[in-house]
Amino acid sequence: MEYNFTRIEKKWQKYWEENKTFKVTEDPAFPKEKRIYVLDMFPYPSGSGLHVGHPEGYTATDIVCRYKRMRGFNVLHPMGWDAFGLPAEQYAIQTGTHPSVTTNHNCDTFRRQIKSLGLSYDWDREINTTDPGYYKWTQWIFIRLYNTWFDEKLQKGRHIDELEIPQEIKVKGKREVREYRDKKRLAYYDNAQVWWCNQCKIVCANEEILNDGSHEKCGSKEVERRNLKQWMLRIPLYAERLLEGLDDLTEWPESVKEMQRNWIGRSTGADVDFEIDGMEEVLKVFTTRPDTLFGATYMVIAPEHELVSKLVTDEYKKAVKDYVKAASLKSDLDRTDLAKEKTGIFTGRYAVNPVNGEKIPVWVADYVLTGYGTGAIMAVPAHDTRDFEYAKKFNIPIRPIMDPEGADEKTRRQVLAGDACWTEDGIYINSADPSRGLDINGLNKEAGISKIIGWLEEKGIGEAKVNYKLRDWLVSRQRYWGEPFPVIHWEDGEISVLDDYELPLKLPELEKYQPGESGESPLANAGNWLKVKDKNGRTGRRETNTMPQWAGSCWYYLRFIDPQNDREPFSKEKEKYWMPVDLYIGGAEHAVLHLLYSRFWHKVLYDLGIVSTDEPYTKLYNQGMILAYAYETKSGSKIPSDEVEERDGRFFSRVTGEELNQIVAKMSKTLKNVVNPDDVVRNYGADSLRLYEMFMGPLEATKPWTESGVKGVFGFLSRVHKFFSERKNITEEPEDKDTLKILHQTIKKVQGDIEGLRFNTGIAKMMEFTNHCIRKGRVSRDSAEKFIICLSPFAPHLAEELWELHGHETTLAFEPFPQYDKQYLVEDTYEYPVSFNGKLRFKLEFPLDMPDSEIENAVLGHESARKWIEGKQVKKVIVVRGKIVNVVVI
RNA sequence: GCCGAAGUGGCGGAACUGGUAGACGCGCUGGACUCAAAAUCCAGUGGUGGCAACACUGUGUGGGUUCGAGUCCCACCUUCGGUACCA
Repeated sequence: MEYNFTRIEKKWQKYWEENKTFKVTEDPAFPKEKRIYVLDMFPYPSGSGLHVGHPEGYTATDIVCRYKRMRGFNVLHPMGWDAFGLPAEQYAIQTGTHPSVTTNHNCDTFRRQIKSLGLSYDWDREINTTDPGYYKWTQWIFIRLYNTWFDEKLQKGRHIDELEIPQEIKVKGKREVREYRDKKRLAYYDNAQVWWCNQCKIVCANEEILNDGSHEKCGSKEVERRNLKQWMLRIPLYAERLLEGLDDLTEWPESVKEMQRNWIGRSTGADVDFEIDGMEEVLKVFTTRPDTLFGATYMVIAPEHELVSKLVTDEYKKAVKDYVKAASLKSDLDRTDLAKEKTGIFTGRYAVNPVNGEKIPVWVADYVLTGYGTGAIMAVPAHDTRDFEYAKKFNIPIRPIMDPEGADEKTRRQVLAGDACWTEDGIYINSADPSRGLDINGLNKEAGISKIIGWLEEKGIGEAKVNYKLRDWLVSRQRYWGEPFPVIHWEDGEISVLDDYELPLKLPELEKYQPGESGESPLANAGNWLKVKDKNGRTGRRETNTMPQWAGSCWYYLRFIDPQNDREPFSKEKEKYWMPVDLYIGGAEHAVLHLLYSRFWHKVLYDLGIVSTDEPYTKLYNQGMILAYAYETKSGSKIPSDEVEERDGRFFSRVTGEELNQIVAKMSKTLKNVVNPDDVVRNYGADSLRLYEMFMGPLEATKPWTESGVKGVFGFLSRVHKFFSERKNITEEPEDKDTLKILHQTIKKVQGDIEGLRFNTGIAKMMEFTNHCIRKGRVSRDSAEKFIICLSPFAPHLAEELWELHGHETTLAFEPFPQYDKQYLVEDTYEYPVSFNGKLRFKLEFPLDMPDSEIENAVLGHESARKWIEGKQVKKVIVVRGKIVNVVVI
């Protein structure tokens, strides 16, 4: 019988859909440990349709889900669309088509394509972030963020009504109370230095600006800094919780956790106040090395620091002003490009070193950043590489205050002479001022730091401080196609959020989607939508910014739990039933941002009692990227694949005849190496596509697509179909011992590999089993059916078809997964590899229960051994039961 | 520079806590079927030497630990991903 995969796949997809095979309910009959929530990172439905990279993760989770169902689990496995985003809006600007039209069209394409892969989603739970029924709750969560403050003592978010207002604020009046609260809210509206992309006419988050100074989304380098009123979230308040939480995420990849730790960037040190000589001002710095205060020989403040203009003396005014101006025009790219050569300028002013009263010059330099710490540093060139470089360049004194420990003599001499920088531990020298009661000479770093901090705190000029790299999160965008903020700006300057009953605040229909030149969102053109009036006649204007794409994806896993609920984002009972997500699979590119933002929102919701778990995702796994072969000339220029010709395993340009190198690259339109899943499904079937993606290599690895690889697994499935569908191959007689052995090995392997997400080796084992059966030409009905069940999570259509051919009338989706039986796996004998001095020479078969000493005698007495022992002395014989025999001869 | 991941046949990749390196698949070679091709099936396939049995060699490089190292330790090289003066 022909393997008509198209007919088979259509038939079973229809069956699953009509019977709602994979619809799931919160059935109380399943105890908590028999429920599993398996989630894919939902896609952005782009206009170009599904990419072969998408089905990789989707197939992996699908296999786990199908397997778990057969293990008696209640499985939540949903899919949806992260559908807000720029492309639909840009298309609207060009053509006037409403973004929702484009979006729906793209979703339809994605849905059709995903359905053609036979993934066992519960489609009744499909969600779409652009659906007002969905974004109503995104707005609802924003209101919660706005109404939450972070209690540092309890390390917990609490409702703003629970914020105690200090008496001295209360007496000042309503306005001051409001301001006090606004300063505490997790969401706030304020001026922010933001990146502005001139091409997109949009504010971008810091992280959307790439290293080369271009905007991630559009590639344009026309980005600049602007000061604009924006919505921000105080995520740094949760830094400690987000950091500590990582330790409990034992089923997350260490690499992802490490990246998040670095991103959060916790560092401990102290804030220290420096008085400015001849002024009332105090310059506060953050340092991780307060112990090196005696080595501070100058200070640096960032060009954007508010004290710059106050500090600078008349003599230096012009030069400093010019420098600050120049720095402001530099993009971060320029600043880092010039990293090798630091720039800066003296302000004419001196600060007083609190540990010894010494006057040290204050400089302005752009290697100090405004956004980190206090935007000012004390510079200790002898013990900080950046300061060292700078001091060298500007001839600032370098004063060593630490005798290097563990350094070689040469380095030590250089350090002590101020010719080298030492950042490691050592013993303090020159670090005492008896008149101030401070002496750390002779101590090492750890002791020095704590002693100095103690001294600073006692004197009231400094305190221990923890700093994070993590910054406030900018959450507004000047776009139409995003969630509108449920916010009103009143004429008197008050800001208020909508009441829950007013949600969703729907996007208004617009005539044009062009952003305003001034940087205003297209919503500024929304006419009546903008205008509001309260019951006292006060007028207000709606917020015209919208939320970024992160917003919808920050909490979608919660909506899947109860997607049609219109009274609440999800029911508490259902949330308790399913959460947390047991397995979350997606691309590594979301290692930091999406996962960090999402964890942040989740923790806030947890603090407010809205969700029952502290963390959203128990196990995280990153799938690797699927790449494709591409070709380049010897000089490195890329050649589109359709201009390449293969001859004898070498590659040539059809145009120039030049020999080309085969490389592995991302699929791209310009390289013409994009593989379309639709084509693969049409030519080989969804089961082949699924199986190939899993067989290519480890799930987390980056690997190149090859057509011949698909053909390989297609051949396997064809052989499976042919062999197991032919009645003459299936016997009713008892199974042979050797077949039972490989069958049970296969069951064991497949089971273990699904649980460990190592699909490639499980598939290899199933191939071995099939090859074995074909070679034998017969297999028992029982073995065949067990094998079909093993195969079914991977190639569900074919498995269902074979299951039916074997006389079953219902889906195999809930058939119990076979148990492997140890008795078929244990061996009586083992073929021992016998090696001499570690080199394998021959093999001998012995019973597994044969004692070591007998094996030893048998080996040494064997005629094959004679050759290797002759003329030598047997020093030792190592027998590892069931593994190896090694004879040591000299 | 720093952080992370990884280097195994012609290619994708196997190898459990140190115990037969190269499972499985692709490709290639030979054979069967065919007028022929495709498809399919059978056999072989790390390299070198040999008619062969077999021997030598072989997991990025150089050392080390061990009876035994792809696996552990030290140093280095290369590739990929992330990040950018974080005080």
